[in-house]
Amino acid sequence: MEGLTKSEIKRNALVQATIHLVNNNGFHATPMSKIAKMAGVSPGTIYLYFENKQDLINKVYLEVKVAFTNYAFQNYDEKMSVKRGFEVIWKQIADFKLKEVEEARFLSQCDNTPMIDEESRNEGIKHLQPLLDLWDRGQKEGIIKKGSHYLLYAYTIYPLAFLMNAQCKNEIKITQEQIQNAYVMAWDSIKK
Amino acid sequence: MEGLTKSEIKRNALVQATIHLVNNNGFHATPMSKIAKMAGVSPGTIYLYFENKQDLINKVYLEVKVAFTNYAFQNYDEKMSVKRGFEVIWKQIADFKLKEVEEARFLSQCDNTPMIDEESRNEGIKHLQPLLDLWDRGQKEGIIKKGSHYLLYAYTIYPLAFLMNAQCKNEIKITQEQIQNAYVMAWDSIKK
Amino acid sequence: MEGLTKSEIKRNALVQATIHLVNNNGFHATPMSKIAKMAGVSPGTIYLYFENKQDLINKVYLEVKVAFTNYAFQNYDEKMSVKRGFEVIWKQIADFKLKEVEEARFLSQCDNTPMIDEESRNEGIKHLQPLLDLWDRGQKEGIIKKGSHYLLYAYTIYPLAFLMNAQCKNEIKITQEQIQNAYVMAWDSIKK
Amino acid sequence: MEGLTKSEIKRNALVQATIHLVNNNGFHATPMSKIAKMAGVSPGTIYLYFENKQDLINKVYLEVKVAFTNYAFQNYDEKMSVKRGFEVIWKQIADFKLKEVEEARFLSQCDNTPMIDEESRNEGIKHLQPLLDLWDRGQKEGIIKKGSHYLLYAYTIYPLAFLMNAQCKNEIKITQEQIQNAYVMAWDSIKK
DNA sequence: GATGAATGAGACTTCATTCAT
DNA sequence: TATGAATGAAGTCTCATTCAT
Repeated sequence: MEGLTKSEIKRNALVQATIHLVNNNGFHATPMSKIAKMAGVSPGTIYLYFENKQDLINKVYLEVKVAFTNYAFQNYDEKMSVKRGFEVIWKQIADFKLKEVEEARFLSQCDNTPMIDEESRNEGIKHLQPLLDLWDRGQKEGIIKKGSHYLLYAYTIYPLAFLMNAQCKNEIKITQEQIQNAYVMAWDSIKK
Repeated sequence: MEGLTKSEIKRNALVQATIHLVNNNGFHATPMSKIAKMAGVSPGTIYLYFENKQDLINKVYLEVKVAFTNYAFQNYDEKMSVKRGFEVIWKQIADFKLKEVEEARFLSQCDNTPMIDEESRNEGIKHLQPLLDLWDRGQKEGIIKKGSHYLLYAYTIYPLAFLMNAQCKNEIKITQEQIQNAYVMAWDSIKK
Repeated sequence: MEGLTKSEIKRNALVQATIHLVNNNGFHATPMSKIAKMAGVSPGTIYLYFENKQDLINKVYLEVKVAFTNYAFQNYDEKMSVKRGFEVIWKQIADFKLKEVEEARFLSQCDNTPMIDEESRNEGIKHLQPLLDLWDRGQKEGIIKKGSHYLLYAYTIYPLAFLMNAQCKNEIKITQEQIQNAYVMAWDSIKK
Repeated sequence: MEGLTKSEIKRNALVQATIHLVNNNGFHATPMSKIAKMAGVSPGTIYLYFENKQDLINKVYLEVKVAFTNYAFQNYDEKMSVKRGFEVIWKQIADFKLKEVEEARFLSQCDNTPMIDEESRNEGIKHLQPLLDLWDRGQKEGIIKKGSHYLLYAYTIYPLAFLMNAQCKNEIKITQEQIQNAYVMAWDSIKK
């Protein structure tokens, strides 16, 4: 984190403030003035870094998405077996969602509401490609059930969003044991 | 549906307008004036039926939730076997989500954003009780995996929201065959 | 003026306030809030009567333009001789500019700056047609010099704007005698 | 033009940028930042040469006014006859307005809106003195009609602004023949 | 009950000006 | 001299809510 210019520090503060406030209040209930205040800058300063509110949200979304997929695929290798590869990716995604809660909740909200531009959303989807490729391979090998990527995603990755949200609301506490249970459920749902 | 008083007709129109507009624009991007216009009443009239915007949303949420659970449990009987009971409930939920798209999307948006009061949300959760009871029974009988209700919900019901949203965005078309596939995946994920 | 509804009274107040403030400060230095205050309404009320600031200016422009041309041509008859007709119109225009100073200054400012939409400006120009027709007749009869309508306008009507502005700044006081002098100059400049 | 210091070059660039932008957008719709960008300097730099925006406009106005009058009176000699002197000055003014369109439009806008300080405007008026003196002489000699300088100006010089503006908007194309026609009209309007 | 004109707080955004470098 | 990031007051406009009719 060292070596950041003042500009980078300010921009980071704006990004973090946006994530935090949108998580707690939603997009439209988060005024630019509050974002500025939380970031410790003047309202006008936001417009030095972002064109407008929509641009701010889009850019934050894409940056968080990149961080997310970088984390998700960090120790994954295409030469791994399908089962092993899936486990690695799934657990890293779970890890991200439980450790980087703010970022993960932000992505979840973006993906479940009409607050992101069509264009930015499409850009964000591309990043999952390695997982989709893995599933294709698994289906070819007869290890994974037939079905669209959407179906596989809905039953393996998407449930994590629900668990994460529940934990945020202090409705549950997710332990390592539960993670393991969830992983088994994810795998059971798609394995042949 | 006959025999509704004028008041009931107006209130219904307001509820439907709210659902439709919030679905397409989100809570904060839906002005009361637009709701009134779509319902064919004056803005002031809304306040005869609801205290304010938040109250309107909360009430609509609860009413849709009730309609949803009524539909979900309509042909369910506690004397059914766990597997059969689960299938009946799951398929009725899937049916609701694909047939009553507007209502289902509305619930999904409410459950994934901070637009509903804590209190109303808690109220809405209670309605699922028969399904939770069924799961308890299944776990006691050793048919269903151990794990919290949240976990079971995340892997059986929650994925439907994702599929429904994808269909709304015209990303996929959900056929009866895919419903059956999804059901199998849901059951596989929680069965022991 | 009797029989105006409350709405009409309010709208009139807004129009008058706009004219007065734009005259003294210019378009961009006249905030909507000041217009509202001078009209005795809340800022939001303006938007019940006009779409936005540009629409407000355009509409005021067109309305004043209509009042102006109505005044200009009120006692004019196409059967009058060219000389007589010109005198009638010219003097009525001069009369308007000296009596309805606020309106006249407003038109002058609109016609000399880029504050009015192309479209509204074109709409406003049409209203002078009877004068242009008169000039055409005069040229056919060999009474008026050859030359475009622009040239004739520049030397007969446009000078009045200068005199009016000078009077507004208290640089001169325009007497009936001076009006007569000005009329002679106008006629001399275009007569053959 | 050679031998300008860097400072003078920058200041000139600022003046030219101001003229161009104010012509096309008006005073209040021309941000200092745009002026700086067009002049190739930093916004802060403007404040090394001018006190503030109002001062910038005032100074530009006065400088353009001086250039204008220098041009207007360049070949004029007080010993010329009234008719000849008027022709020389008028045609030089017309020449300036058609050749130095940017400068001329800028003066026109300044003279027709409340964007220039009272004081600067008064300063600018003084420069026409030789023309006013010529008119006084013409009236004494009985060649020119009685009437205030304002009246004479309104009917000889002011019309040129209208023709120039119309040409800028591509409504007319001013030929040498039309200039001659306009000159005749100007002279006819004031000659006895 | 019903209306809808009116309100005014507050949202997003711009821009003249400053000041540390 | 020169920069340009930063400021924050002020502008346009929206919209939840009220109240006289």
